[in-house]
Amino acid sequence: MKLELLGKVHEVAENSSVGDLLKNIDPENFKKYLAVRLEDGTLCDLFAPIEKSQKVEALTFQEEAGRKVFFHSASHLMAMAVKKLFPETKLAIGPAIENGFYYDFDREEAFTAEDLEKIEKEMKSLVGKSIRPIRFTLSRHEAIAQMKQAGEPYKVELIEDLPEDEPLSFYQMDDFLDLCVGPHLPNLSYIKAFKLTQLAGAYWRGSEKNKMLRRIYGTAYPTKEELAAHLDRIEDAKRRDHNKIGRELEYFTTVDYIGQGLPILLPKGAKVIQILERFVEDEEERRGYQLTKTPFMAKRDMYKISGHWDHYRDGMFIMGNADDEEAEVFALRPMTCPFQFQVYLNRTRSYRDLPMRLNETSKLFRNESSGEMHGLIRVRQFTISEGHLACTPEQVEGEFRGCVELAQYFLKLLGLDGDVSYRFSKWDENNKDKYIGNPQDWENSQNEMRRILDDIGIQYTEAEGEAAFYGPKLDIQIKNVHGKEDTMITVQIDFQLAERFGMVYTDKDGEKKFPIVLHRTSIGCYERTLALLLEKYAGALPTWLSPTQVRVMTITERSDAFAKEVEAALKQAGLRAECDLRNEKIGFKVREAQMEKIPYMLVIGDREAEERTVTVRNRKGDNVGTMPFEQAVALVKKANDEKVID
RNA sequence: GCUGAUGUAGCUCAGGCGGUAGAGCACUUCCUUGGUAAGGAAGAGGUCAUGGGUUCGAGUCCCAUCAUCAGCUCCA
Repeated sequence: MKLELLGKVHEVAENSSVGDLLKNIDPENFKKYLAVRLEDGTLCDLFAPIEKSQKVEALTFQEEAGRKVFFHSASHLMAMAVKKLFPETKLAIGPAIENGFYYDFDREEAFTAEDLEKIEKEMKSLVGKSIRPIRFTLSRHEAIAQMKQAGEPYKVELIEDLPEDEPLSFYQMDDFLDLCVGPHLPNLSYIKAFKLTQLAGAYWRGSEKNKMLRRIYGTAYPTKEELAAHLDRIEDAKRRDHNKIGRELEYFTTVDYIGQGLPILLPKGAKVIQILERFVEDEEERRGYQLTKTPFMAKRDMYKISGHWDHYRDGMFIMGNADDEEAEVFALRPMTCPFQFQVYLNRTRSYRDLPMRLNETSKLFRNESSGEMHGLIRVRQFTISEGHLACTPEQVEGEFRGCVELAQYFLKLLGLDGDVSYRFSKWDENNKDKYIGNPQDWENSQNEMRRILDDIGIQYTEAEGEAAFYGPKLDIQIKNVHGKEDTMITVQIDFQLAERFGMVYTDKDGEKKFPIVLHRTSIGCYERTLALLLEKYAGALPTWLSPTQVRVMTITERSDAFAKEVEAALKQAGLRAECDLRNEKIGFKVREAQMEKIPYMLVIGDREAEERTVTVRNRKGDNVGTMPFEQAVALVKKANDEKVID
């Protein structure tokens, strides 16, 4: 039998393993190899016998697949420790995730921080035992019997849901047995460094209808240094958390008696959002959008037409008794669509009116469940650049493309274009109640959208069950510092609501037709976008977005008058400037401005005041130079006008 | 909504086993200093998240509520 490995073909005995081969050809690096990828892409243990000649790949911690094996074994190691310390615990599942692993357990009592320490200690002692995971397979029947005997109801449930004919693989690690497809490390002693990072609850099989299990998250590395570096990276990310720096730098705050998800935007946060809103409205006007201003609420009658009453009621704030059919009941708007449609409906429309592009800087209200709020990223009242485009079928592709281009234009300006991914969000065929319209319409609109996406040529992933209730979406996704992904921008194709609202146009042929409606945001929700910007720039927003762009500071009172003059010149140029005339040491003033992430500092002493110059420093602390003050004003003005990412 | 943690001055945190609140930084005033981070003096700041309960007495113990954080679920 021949195995091709590391670029060479080796003659080996029948059924020998890659591990055996590596021991011969690369003995000094042998311990680096964790598992094997076969020619057909399947993974197996390092010492699994290979059945036929083929090209194989030995996976190390450097490859994602190798890391996953490492994390997965670490997860089992943790489960072993838990079972040793708390034998009554029932096992659910324990997969590898992006930067570590978790295992879900069912146990009456919650684990405590002290328990985690105990578990880590037990894991250490297990690592010392040099346990070699042993794989074997059982028939479905035997497997169920085995797991029933072991008292593992979740495992039994898992097996019952697996295909009938598949033999089930198990791993024996010391006295610990687990149902598992593998592969696993050749030896648990490879797991030299690990840390249990957090405790959490998680629903069995991800459904809130099921029991909540106890989840323990952890991470593991081959060396202590790599683990320490990883933990440092996490700490670093947390320092960028908008929820921390946004409060520290006074962009926003919350008040317990106002309520969850209702942040107060402080002057700095409000300023950034104002800059963005004005900019977006102006840019959209240039691109043929018409601004609307529509009500924040409507009677229930409207939501019945739009479908919100039946499909989105839980997400709305309702005023009045919703159960009383006679009463006048209002609800705050969770979306702008039905309101903006009224603009279209204001008079008869012809194909000549299309495409009609409407935009609105819109306040929306959504009654999110209490545990879902997060800083400025997930709130109950937010402001979104929302727009609706009514167009003919021929215009859909061009208009859709225009929406995507506009979104990409804003992303690039914000410097976030490299941080997003695209998701094609489809409906869930098995959960039709969540949506309006018939399957054929959904099929058509999804195919149309996929065709356009492929035409535009953007890379995207597909996601079932993520569509809006009225149509499929292109979602532009972004991750926060904790690695949690959220939708930033969305463009949707809607073949349904026009008909519901009786929106028609007279076509060239004199026929009445329903327009296709695109729902879109261009920059997303301003609060969320601000949060992402704060995280992206660790609070040091690009000059054009900084609430304060320049601070003029003096060394002695003798230069105060000139400083005020410079400040006035900056303001005259349309820049956001302020003076720091306090009687403080200049080093202290500079440092304070740096901590506030102010982009430019203009320092003025006797010499500068006499020469009518300023010494310019940027927020990194670099001395940009001493120059006539007009030149300094022009310098900042340039950074502002060119919207440079600095 | 669920699981868990947390809540003391603007911020970061101390406050054994219940006896009416403390530090550093920040803030205010004055003095001093004056070119790259905090020199001196004085002062002001707290219904200890809120509401109940136990107790002669609660920041401390118990219960409930609210908020904040992480995760799950859900979503822009």
